[in-house]
Amino acid sequence: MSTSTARRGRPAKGESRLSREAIVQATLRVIDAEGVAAVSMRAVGRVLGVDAKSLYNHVEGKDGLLDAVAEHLLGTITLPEPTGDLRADLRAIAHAFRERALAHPEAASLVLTRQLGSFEGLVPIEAVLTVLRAAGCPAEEAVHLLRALVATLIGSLLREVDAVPTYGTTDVAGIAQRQATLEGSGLPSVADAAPHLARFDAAAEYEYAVGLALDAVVARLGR
Amino acid sequence: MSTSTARRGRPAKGESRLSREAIVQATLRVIDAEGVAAVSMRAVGRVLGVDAKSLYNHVEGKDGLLDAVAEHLLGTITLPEPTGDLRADLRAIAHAFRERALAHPEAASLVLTRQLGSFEGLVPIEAVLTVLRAAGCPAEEAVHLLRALVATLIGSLLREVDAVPTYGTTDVAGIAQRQATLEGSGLPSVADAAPHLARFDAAAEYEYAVGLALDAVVARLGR
DNA sequence: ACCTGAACACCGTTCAAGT
DNA sequence: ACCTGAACACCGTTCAAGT
Repeated sequence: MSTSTARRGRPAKGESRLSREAIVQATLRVIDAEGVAAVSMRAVGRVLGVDAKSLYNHVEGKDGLLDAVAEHLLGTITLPEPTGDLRADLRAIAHAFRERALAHPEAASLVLTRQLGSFEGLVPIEAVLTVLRAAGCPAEEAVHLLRALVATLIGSLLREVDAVPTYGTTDVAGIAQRQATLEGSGLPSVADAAPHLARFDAAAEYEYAVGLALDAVVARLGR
Repeated sequence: MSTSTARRGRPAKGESRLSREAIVQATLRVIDAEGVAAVSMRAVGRVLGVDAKSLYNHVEGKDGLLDAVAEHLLGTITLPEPTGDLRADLRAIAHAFRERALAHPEAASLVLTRQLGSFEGLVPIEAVLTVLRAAGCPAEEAVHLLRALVATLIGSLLREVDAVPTYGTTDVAGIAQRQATLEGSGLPSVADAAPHLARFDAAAEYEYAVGLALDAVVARLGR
């Protein structure tokens, strides 16, 4: 009883169970269960049965860990085959992106927010550029259109991600209460539009924003 | 020397120097000097010469504090008078929003990212809706257009805010290096557009995205 | 009404020492 | 090559006790 079972150095038998991939998976488990805010080196280590400091052998600190999670998620996006129809192809990419971002809702802000310098971040960009170039768009304009499009997608999804938890689409009582607040705001146009502002159907709103942006792209490419 | 000068309870003379407003200002000073990541209750207390725990009398924890900062910034936006020209009026609002978001660059992510339930968050919304309604847009569609527009602005500014620190517009060596990386990515469209992807002029990109979105709005409102 | 001492249960990270 | 003990310098927050 007096001899401690605590060990020092690496485990005597078996290969080490730690790897970058395993660490990313463990982090995703923490995120899914308790949210990004609950991620800590200690919490991830706990999931793996390992000391927090061991993670530093595979990952560049907590920040590098969160980048790795975002890269993993974005890197596993399933992109559609282009059909040659500009509008349909861009829409399909937009939907694939939303699917990936929302696959782990608590991790979405990571995917949407982290500036990824890595290869994974370039994959969706390649897809959009390829479609635009195939439609005859010059490279320079394609880059501007790409950036405008991505901004709209990210802005939409970011709102969705932290609007939906509070804002249940079909929460009748919540809608009525928000509507009343908006009507009492003293802002005439807000009060006027209160019934519509009080509702939020995330999927429909995404569809609308994408459709609007694609209208503009199609128009600018001279149809 | 053996008697401590530490006090307990509130200061014996003068009114308390603590207030919600003073706390927000102090937080903004921390943010401007060292970034949002450096905000802590203790750091803000230090600026005010007060114990961190005193802040809890005026603010709902750290989260409430950051909300208060975002509200303060957005609440002091200067909105342009509408002229009756739909396109020009929406553009002017978009620029006022960018100015506010970038006034404290290190705090921008707060303004762009925090879901504000308060009155301050409604003020720019009122402005956009008023312009759209004046142009004859029905309330329901105005809300959809508003949301699509705001998504584009937020997505654009969010990228700008964390792209610009690394990405100096005129950093010739940096541009060349990024271009080389993109060309070596193995992604043909990315490689092809590398000279344009390697550059980023934030103001011009914002202008482009806003222009594209406004084209779509004008088209949808039937000119 | 407002501020603080004491206290609790956490953090990220470094580095030398182990195997 | 990889893991950990010891250690450092931090966190947010509660609550009772002071004035």
